[in-house]
Amino acid sequence: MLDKTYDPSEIEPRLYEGWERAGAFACDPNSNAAPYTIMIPPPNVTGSLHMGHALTFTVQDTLIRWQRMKGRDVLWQPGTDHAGIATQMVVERLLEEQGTSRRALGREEFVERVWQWKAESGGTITQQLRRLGASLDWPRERFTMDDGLSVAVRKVFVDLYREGLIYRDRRLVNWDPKLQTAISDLEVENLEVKGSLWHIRYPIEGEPGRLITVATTRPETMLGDTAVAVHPDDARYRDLVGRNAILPLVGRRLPIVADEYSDPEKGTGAVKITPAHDFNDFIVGQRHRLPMPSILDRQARVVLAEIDDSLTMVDGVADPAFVRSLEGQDRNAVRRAIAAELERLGLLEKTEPYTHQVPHGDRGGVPIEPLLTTQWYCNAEVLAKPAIEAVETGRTVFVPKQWENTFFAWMRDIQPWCISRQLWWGHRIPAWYGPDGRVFVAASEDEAKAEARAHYGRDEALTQDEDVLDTWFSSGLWPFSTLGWPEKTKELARYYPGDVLVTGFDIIFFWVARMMMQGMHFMGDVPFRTVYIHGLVRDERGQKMSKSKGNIIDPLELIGKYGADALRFAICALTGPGRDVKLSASRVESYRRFVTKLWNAARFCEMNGIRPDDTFDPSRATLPLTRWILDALNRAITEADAALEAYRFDEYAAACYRFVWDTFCDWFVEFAKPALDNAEVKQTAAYVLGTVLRLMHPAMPFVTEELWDRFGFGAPCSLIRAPWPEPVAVADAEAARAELDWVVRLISEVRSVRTETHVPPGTPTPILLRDATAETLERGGRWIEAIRRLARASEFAPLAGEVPKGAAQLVLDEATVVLPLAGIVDVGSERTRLTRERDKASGEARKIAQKLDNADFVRRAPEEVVEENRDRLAAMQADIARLEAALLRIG
RNA sequence: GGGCGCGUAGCUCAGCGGGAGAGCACUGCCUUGACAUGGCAGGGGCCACAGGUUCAAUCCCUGUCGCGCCCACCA
Repeated sequence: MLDKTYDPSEIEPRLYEGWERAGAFACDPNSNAAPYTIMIPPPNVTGSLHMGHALTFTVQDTLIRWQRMKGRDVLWQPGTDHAGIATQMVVERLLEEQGTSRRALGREEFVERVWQWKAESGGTITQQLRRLGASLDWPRERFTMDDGLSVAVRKVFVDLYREGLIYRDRRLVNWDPKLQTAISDLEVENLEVKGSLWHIRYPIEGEPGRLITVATTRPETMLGDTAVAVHPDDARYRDLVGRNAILPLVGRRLPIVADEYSDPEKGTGAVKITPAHDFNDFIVGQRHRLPMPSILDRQARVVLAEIDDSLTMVDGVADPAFVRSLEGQDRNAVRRAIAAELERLGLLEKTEPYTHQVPHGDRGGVPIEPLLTTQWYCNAEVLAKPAIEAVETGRTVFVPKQWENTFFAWMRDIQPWCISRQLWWGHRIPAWYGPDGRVFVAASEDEAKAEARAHYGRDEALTQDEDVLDTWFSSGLWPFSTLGWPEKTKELARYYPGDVLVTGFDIIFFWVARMMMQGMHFMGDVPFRTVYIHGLVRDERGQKMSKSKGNIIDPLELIGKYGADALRFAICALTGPGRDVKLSASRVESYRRFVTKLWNAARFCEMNGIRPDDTFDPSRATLPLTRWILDALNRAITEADAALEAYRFDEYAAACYRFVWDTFCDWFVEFAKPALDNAEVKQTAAYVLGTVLRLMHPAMPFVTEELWDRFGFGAPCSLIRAPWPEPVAVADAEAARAELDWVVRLISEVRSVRTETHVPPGTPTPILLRDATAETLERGGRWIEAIRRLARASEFAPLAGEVPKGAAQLVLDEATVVLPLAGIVDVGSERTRLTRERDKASGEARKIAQKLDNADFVRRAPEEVVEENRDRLAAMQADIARLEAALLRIG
């Protein structure tokens, strides 16, 4: 006997273990079935399950379970990402607590510690994914720094280097002074900052008293100024072009150059040029062959080494001693000191409050500093071309399609990808340097040595590049590196390309684009045929979830409270195309009620001896009731399958919900109650239950499997691989639908009238039909038990004689249903009700009549639309006439 | 500055050329043997605004307003 309530906390872990132990999640490379592959977006090894994960993995697991039931040989490839910066930060924080540090340990020891940490704590998220019910093929779990994957990374690096697509370059990078590494453009986040705009006066050389004022938000970088730029057409400054300004504090001579970069509308129209500390200034500097002194070090502290020799004393303007006092100070302190000094010298014209966007590192959270460094770059422009083409030609499609534009926009204007990072945790760059600085790029140190020997003619000591690769460089290989590439494995041949990639739009650039580029380049084919992009999870007010806002909902908490099924179903139900998912605990709670409803429907079946029966053939059902429910089930199956096919998880959920709750529980079970002695009804109920369990399994794997097992629809833990439901042939479905539709309408209408005329709920009343056809009366006779129970009828019969005084009346098709309730029914309410019904119908009829009176409508609208309106008008008018008659009778 | 998305019931959203829908919330009634995590019934909407196309517009087009996001810029 099923318990009265369903308790997921005990059942879910047990079932998951059962599946996993049975190998139910495993793909079968030797299978004859068509493969279906989804590559998990590998979560950071530091991660713990958040709502975004819950969304993306619920969607993936739903697809995977659906396809598995459809008989495909599914591979859902699990794994985690080494997440260079994130992981290094976590372990560094840990070391700090232990009173030591990365630098104190040294590189080798530190990396060893990270591996240790990974062994101990890196499995958190994979355990949490199990609680969500994710049916990943765990024995195939990979980590982006596994040996095999590292081989792939090195091969890719070496190949691209040899093709000239990876190279070293000295240029400005986004430097994170907190993490002390370069980061890519994508890892930069613009934040609004309330700062100041300083207007600084630069004296003109050889013209005492004349000044040119520049406006800047970063006075501290002026130490590195090497020019002042004005627009060539700017009349205010035309005579100054070609002359020099004197850089305050430093005393350096700055050429005043004409450059279109300068915008006369902005600031003062004259802009200071600091090529080593600003991306635009860097370009201007290149154009005018300006020196590019760096005045900030890797921690954004002032260093004077590159400007020392240009420090000059200029009375009242420049003071090398002051500048030297800034050495080693942080950029923020220097900003204040410089502003104060300029103020003192009378060179600060004004300071305005100024709100502007400042680029910050998205990990470290501090403003990034453009720094001139040598880094490794990947020529993404070349790699992007085949990837763009693959999407243009539809070899990979995005769902929803509009995301293709986002993809194109970025890919068509892609910048060189800085792939080196100044970290210790990650794939170390396979490049070694000889004593003369010559670089040898090779898959291993031995190979590099061999190359060096060939080059130098003898053994030379080589030193490996200190940097590691951007994490996304290795995750970009995920779709094939996990399958054994560069080995030609059976899995690689079978499961590449994948069928669908599921992810959020926020990583289209980071990851999807890189997989497309690297997949096209190294596999010669797209990594996946479909990219399904889901929205972001937000709180119920539509706010992004964040720690600082304190609006984070923890999926594990929800699973603990409501069960994984409820959470998963809520996610499906809320996941519309191109929409963010606004989730609240109350939504999950309401779907927990749905789980309970299903559970109790099953409990009803169990209590009434409804059991699986393999001998039952639904296509041979004979009763209107069984044909009706089987037909409705057919439609639910068709809708659900089409919805999943179209990635409409919301529609899939809705189709399940409506069928189970509205059709099966609210009507079928009620109709079946008086007919439980009928074998066909019971067999049908069992069949429908079993089918519903299969239909809902992808979204609600646990409760469905539990019921499947308990009822013995199959062996324990077998629903996961049970066949996906298909519609069955139902004879005379149309007639069954018409009949049950009539019964439902009769019962609903009678209930409605009873409530509105204040008939006490417990009081049975006769249901008498006026003007009913013989067919209608027979039909009612067939359903007399249901009508008795559900419409509280004491009898169902044709009306003999006139409608009695004080009766309630309602119009149902050709018949007028009379409830003779003299003394019980509230006549006043009944008159009001009938009048309202009549007026509603008249209003509707008037609108239709107007339409039909319009000659243009009749002439130009499609015939069937005109016909439909004529029919509706006729039906409406008949109803009105019957309602009028009923009103007359009531007096 | 460029682009994308969204404004439909109190809330969250579906619908998308011919009769305004769902869930939750709300109101009233009902502890009937599956389920009160339930049942039955009910109220609630110039489908953001203004034009246009059309026989017909919540739906298509244009514009306006509002909200959100992405990219670029960021003196």
